[in-house]
Amino acid sequence: MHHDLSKRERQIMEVIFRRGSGSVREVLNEIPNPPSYSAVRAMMNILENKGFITHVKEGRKYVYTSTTPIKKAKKSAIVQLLRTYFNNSTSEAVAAIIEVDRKNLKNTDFERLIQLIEEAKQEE
Amino acid sequence: MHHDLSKRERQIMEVIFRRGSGSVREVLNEIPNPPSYSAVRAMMNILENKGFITHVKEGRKYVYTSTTPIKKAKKSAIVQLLRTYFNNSTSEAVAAIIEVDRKNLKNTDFERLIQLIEEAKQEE
DNA sequence: TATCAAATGCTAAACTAATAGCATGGAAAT
DNA sequence: ATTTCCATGCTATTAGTTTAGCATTTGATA
Repeated sequence: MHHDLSKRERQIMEVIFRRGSGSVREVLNEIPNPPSYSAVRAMMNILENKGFITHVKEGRKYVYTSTTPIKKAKKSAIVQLLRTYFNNSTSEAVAAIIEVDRKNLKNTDFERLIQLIEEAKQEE
Repeated sequence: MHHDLSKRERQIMEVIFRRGSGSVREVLNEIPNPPSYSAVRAMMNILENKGFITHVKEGRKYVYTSTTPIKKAKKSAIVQLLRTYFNNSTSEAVAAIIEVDRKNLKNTDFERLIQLIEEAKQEE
C-alpha cells in the first residue's frame, strides 16, 4: 500500500488515516518534530500527484482525504504487522495486542472479544 | 521507536525484525524494489551509527541485529497500529485481525484464541 | 466596501538521503 | 602460496527533501 513512501509522506498518510481527513495545518499539528508548513504543503502536493490523497475545498482551505479506502489500508497495515513481527501468526498477534492493553481491559471487554471470536468461528 | 527513520532505514529494520538478524546480502534480498548493495551497506552503517543495530563478524561478513529488544519493538508496532487505525480500540483491532485471516483459521485456532483471552481475563 | 488573516501557487536555493563504483582486505579453494 | 570470491571502506555524484518567501486568493470582520 504505502510501502514506497518517504518518511514524511508516511507520517502524513498516518495522520490522514488516523483523523480520516485533514488540512495542511491539522496534519502539521500532529506530526512530531514537524518540518515547516511549506514542507508539509509540498509533501501533500506530491502525495496528491501520486494519487494517494485528494482534496476538496472547504472555506478557504483544502481538506485532504486518502484515496485508499480506510478498510483496505487497515488490512494492509495488519498484514504488514503480522508479517514483520509475528511470523504471520494471527493468534500470536492477538495475544500480544491483548497483553499490551491488558491492564486497561475490563471484564466486559474480554467478554466482547470472546463473543466476537465465537461469531467468527460460526461464520467459518 | 523507529519513527524517525528514512524509508530505506525503515525497510531494513523491518527485515531485521522479521528475520531476527541478517547480513547486508540477506537484508537486500528481502527488500522489494531494492536499491544497490552499496546503498544497503551505507544505510546499515548509518543505522549502526544511530544505535539501532549492531553487528558481529561472522566469517568474513557482518551479521546485524537490532539493539532494541524484539518484545519492545513488537509493543511499539502494536501501539502504533492501534493509534493510527483503530482509535486505540483493542477489540476493534482484534476483530479486524481475525477478519483478515478468517478464511485460514481453523476451529482449533478459534478455540486457542478464546482460551488465550480467558487466561488474560483471569490474570486481571 | 475595505481591510485583515489565513490559505494556496509557485520557485529557487540549501540541505540531506540515496546511490554507484573503485579500492581494499580477508577467508576459502586450488 | 596464490588466486578467487565476497565482503567492507570510502568518496563523489545524483536524487529527493526541506526551506523561505513573495504573489495570489478567499473568507471573515470592521
